[in-house]
Amino acid sequence: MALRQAVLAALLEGEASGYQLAKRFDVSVSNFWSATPQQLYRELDRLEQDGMIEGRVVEQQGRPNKRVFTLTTAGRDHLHAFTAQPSKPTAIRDDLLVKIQAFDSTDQDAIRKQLLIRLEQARQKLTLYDKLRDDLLAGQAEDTYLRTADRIGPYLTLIGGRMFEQQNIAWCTTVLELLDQRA
Amino acid sequence: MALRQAVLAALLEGEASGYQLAKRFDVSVSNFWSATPQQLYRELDRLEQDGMIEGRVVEQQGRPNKRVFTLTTAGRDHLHAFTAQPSKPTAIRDDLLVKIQAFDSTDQDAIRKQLLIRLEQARQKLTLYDKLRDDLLAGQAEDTYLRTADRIGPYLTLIGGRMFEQQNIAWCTTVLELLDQRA
DNA sequence: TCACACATGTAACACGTTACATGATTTG
DNA sequence: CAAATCATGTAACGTGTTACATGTGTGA
Repeated sequence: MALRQAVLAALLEGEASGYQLAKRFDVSVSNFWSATPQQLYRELDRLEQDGMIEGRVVEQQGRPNKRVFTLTTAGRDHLHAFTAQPSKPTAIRDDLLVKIQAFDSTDQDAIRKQLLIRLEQARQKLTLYDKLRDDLLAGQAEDTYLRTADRIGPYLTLIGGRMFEQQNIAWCTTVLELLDQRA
Repeated sequence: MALRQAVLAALLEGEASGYQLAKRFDVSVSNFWSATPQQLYRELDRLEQDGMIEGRVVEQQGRPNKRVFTLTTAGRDHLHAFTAQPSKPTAIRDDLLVKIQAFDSTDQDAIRKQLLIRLEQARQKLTLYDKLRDDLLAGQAEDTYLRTADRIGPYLTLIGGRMFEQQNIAWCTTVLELLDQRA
């Protein structure tokens, strides 16, 4: 049950509607917690019922109204308490790795293609993260940023995402080379 | 729905009981697909009903009998078809990263401790994977192994696991350093 | 005019987690 | 003598996924 806390943590960035949260999850939170829009809408309803967030309706012209949510004190307290608890090990679930485990019983060309796709996706994510990092730093050196920034949490997870994608690129490249050696 | 295929892929290593599969998932499969014993027992029942695996009871003395499962042709066919499908992006779910996203609203010493624990766990996993790799290679050079081995899938995912843990170690170390700079 | 972005939601189902239950044997 | 290992299972609950539904505004 950390979807709850991931939502609270995402709201530390500022108030958001379900739709906006879904985007936020898509671009940055998904490095460490993946969730679909439907999960978010459901969780937002529960969090509101439990008094961890507060929603207010923002009326818009031409667009559907939106419900925008803000953390309450109870929400912040809950998040604080959560972060002091011991962490569970990372749960990874990766389709492609299952296929590669079964590599020798597969259509090996199909696997190679999927590796190339994964490699390209990782490169694109890395480019995105580099851009986000530049935006966060806003021209400052890293150590200046770390000493002066209001919040460094999002920077630290971003660095994690970058390293993860770099590792992904390295792994895809290595496997493609090893497959060439095999053939 | 790739638990199903992860189980089939794990059975490529040879027949296993639910209990043995759980161990197999624990030591190696968990790099790319995590599952609890209860999930495995349930999935094995379904796979048997669907004719993808076949179970036979092995009687033992002093221990409870066990049901050992083997892939059927239908199971192999299903796995083969699955591997040709496009893959979904990796789903990561990591408690600790949620906490680090919220870092600035946390008990920061507690986070530091959790980072140290995670670092130690990653080091231990890396040691384990290095050992497993040595066992697989059995003294051969990598390129010899790749050309002559029956199955290279498990080797490729093992390499993935090793790289993942190396990256984990690097990330934990980096974050701990950045936190020192902040303080 | 077709697709995409905005914005939310329901319903059904599949999957994952946790707690509990049982009971013999081996290892420290 | 206690704890861990072997071995399986039920039940309840919580989370995650998929499909569908609705309707306006904007840009190619």
